[in-house]
Amino acid sequence: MKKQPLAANLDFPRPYTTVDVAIFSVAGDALRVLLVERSREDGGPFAGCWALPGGFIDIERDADLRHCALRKLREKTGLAAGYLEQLGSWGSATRDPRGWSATHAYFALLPAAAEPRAGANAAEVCWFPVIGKGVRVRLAFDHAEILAAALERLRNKVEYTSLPAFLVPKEFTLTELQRAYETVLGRRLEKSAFRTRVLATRLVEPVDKLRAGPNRPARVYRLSNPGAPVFFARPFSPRGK
Amino acid sequence: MKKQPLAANLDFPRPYTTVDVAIFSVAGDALRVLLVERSREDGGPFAGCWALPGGFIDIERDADLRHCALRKLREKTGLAAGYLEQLGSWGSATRDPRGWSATHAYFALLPAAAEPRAGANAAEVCWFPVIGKGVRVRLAFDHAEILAAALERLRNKVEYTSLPAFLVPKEFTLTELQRAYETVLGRRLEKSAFRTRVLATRLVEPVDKLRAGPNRPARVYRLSNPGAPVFFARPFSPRGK
DNA sequence: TAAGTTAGTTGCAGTGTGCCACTAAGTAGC
DNA sequence: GCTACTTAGTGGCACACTGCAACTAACTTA
Repeated sequence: MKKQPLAANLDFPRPYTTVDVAIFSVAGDALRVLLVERSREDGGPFAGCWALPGGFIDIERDADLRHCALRKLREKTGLAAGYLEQLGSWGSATRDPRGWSATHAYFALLPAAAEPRAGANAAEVCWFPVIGKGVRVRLAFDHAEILAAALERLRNKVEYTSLPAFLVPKEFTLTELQRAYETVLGRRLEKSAFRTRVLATRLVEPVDKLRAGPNRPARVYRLSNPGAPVFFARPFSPRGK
Repeated sequence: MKKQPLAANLDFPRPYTTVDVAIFSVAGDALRVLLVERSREDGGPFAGCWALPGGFIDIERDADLRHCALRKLREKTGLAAGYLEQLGSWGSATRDPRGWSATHAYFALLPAAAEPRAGANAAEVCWFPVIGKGVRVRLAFDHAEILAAALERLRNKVEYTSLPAFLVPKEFTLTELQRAYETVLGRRLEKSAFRTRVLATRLVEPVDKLRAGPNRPARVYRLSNPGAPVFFARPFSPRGK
């Protein structure tokens, strides 16, 4: 009988459990991710290394995993998430030198206009531009792998969902929305097909405003149903080509 | 300073950590999921209740989460998984009456021919037909929710991937493969479009055999690249209609 | 008034699906 | 051997949406 005596003894060793959040936003025409610098004083691993915001679950305060992720987000940015999705979990004996650990990873999208780091110890928090499958700095733990997975999921979903709508301000023009798509995807989209798709799905509705500028003003839109992403029938470019 | 002294003291309470696996296969033209009956003797919660196979991570034996899921699969079925994918994680203060717990959920697909429960305590293990978003029995913990999520993910992915190829034997006819798709989806597909799609993506390659029967024999195929699922350019029915 | 820039529309070809009809190849019954 | 039946597999056409490209619209600046 190798079975563990479940109720009789729950004191066998448990993994460390953390929650990490990859927080994205766009600035100019670059996608960027929020990173925190790990303390050099507390004696923890990867001191001074950049990492995804996150940390241990607080059993007293966090009702569930999602609340824990929202708390991490709030602590680092002082903002409510436009969008928060569970990404997956990473757990192994070796990812943390202190012992067997598992992290529950989330990714979040913030609107461009939002000014972050409002509520937190700002010196340790910084936006890094996303280049290819990650950032230029070395990340703590397996966070580079987690970030790469987040980017892959994000870029994949952008092909057939309205996720980039969470990266633009509440009111936006269709061109601005298209730019958000292109920033995430790293490639240009066809204006005509983009507009047809967006307008056909009732994703957005016009606001009675025009965005002035040095040329023809653009109609301003907002989300018809903020909070819920829309799924399109097909990806943008039929993957084959 | 509310910060936890990370390295100084790692002894703050940690959640229980488990791994659960939703194991699917097809029998006849029904989709079914493998469940285990929880012990009535060990004093654990939900005694006698049906549950997804799973349990605590064994820090000594499991190198990482995926290995732990593979171990659960092996212990319950005696079989190697045709396909194993991480589904997500569920964690909260209330899902387990013993305290804060988090589970890492996976889902697995087994080929139809495989005879399960070979290596395990068979009396406690049983296939249940999937009806709608779950099974007819009440499940332990939040496993009904996890199973519903697994079914949603599976049915969603079937629309644009070759996942059902992991539900048929190594060699199969195109009609058999199409039946597997239809069984998971719960609706009929167009023969012509199905064959065009499958043959256009080099998902399968013909074996030099014919499947005899009381009518015209069918050509036998196998996967060109077993192990890796194929992604199609579009879902089967453009979701709008 | 002309040039430049961005907003937004229109038309057309290509691609893959949904639908339906058709042919192909075997068995079973007479 | 012929016919009926069943399943395998193919071909044609309409529809929907994308990709591409050319066009018009509206505003600013020189």
